[in-house]
Amino acid sequence: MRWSKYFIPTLKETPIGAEAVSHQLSLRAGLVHMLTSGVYSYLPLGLRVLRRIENIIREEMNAVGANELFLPCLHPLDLWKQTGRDKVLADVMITFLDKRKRPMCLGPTHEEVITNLVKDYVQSYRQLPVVLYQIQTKFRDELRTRFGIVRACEFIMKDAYSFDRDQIGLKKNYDLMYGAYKNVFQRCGLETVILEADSGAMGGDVSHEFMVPASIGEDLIVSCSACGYKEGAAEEKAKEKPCPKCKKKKLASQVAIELGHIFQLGTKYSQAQGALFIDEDGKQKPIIMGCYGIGVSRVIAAIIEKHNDDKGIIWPPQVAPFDVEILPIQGAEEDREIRNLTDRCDADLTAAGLEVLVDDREETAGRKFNDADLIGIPLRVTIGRRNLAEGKVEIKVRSTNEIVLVNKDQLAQKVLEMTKAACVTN
RNA sequence: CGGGGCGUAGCGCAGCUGGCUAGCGCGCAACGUUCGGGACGUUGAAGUCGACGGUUCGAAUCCGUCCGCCCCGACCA
Repeated sequence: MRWSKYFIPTLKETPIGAEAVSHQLSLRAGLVHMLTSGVYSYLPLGLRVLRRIENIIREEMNAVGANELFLPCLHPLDLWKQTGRDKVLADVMITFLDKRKRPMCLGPTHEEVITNLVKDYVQSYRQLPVVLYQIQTKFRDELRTRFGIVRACEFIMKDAYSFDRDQIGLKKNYDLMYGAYKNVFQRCGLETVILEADSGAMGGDVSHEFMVPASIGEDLIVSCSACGYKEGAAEEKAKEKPCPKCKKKKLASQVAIELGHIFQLGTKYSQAQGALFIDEDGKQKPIIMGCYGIGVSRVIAAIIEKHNDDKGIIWPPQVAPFDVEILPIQGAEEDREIRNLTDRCDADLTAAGLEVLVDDREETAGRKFNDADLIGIPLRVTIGRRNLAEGKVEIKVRSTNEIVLVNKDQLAQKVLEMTKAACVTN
């Protein structure tokens, strides 16, 4: 991909109003654009990151037997009345009357819709278990948005739902999801703290939150340095208390971003909506459900929050919008060698399956270097006269600042090696 | 929804105790010189000063109302 033909509107200065690092960098690196508070467009670079994260999620979901589908955003409010959640979620639901005067809403979540769907198709225990998921836009009319895409009114979520005939089946699927979630966040370059949590408006008994401690966040984790005890605190005061487990030390607190939440729902929705099946014993029973969410757009913010320096973003290789950026430096003279080498390297790496960005803009070297640091592609190949005079090309690792000089004939091969090594390490 | 901050060109800002043609930096366009860490010169384009109302001979500037954005809190799968 040629930068000159791609839409990467980087900003030199930090836009007013952006205080969180991830918010600043997502705007400056040309990942997202704000339409209004809590409503963001994803620009080409941001969309690439989003797609890579989505694909990691898809791989992990598919690996535990979940099937992808796609549910509507537009819901009749009557459906929500069946569970009473039209009232429970009234504060965040965007509701309106359509042209036929029917009360409608934009889906803030999809338990009702998926239960309605499964109810129509599943009648027998022989059809269970079923695990379905989607990656889709959710709408929540947040009174207070926060930190750019961390808390938005329109955001992208992966939501999965499991349907089982009994508690044992639910537990099994829940554990599978738990493991899949660990993999997803690990592959995204994030270290998560997993906590048992309240089920809140979702209902159900058991639930776990996947949190990433960061310098911003809406949740508070308190932990004990003596015994490792951790919990999510509902209030600031919790940290002043001694550890409830070992009683030795006071708890230390840390804000965190909640990226995932999984729930054992039980029969709350199936009961209310009549999603029943005939079990082996001939009796009619409500399907046992679980639900599993990941704030996909929020994952982007968390990754930036954890992977940056004063110059910009440092993408973990697995989620980077491109694998390598080639940066040819324009010489005063028309330099055919630089151009040819750039084209060849681009072609070879693309053929080998890498996503390659070539900064072919007619800009000074300094500007290209700064933009490269800002958008944070893992590897940067600089092709310029200085090193080329000795037949060498420079490869720089964004995360470590390590610089490798290679023979120009071994360039593509070396980049491939380094890319592979980086992905294995992470 | 309570508290605080902000709103002037695409971006970042100055001007604001009322006064002349609204300015600076970046960016943008053209030409020339540059070219390994945000180069330089010359010329140029770009503004409902967030909106509406009021005070006044005169409002970006003072007063009122509203709108928008950000932060803290409350709230929140």
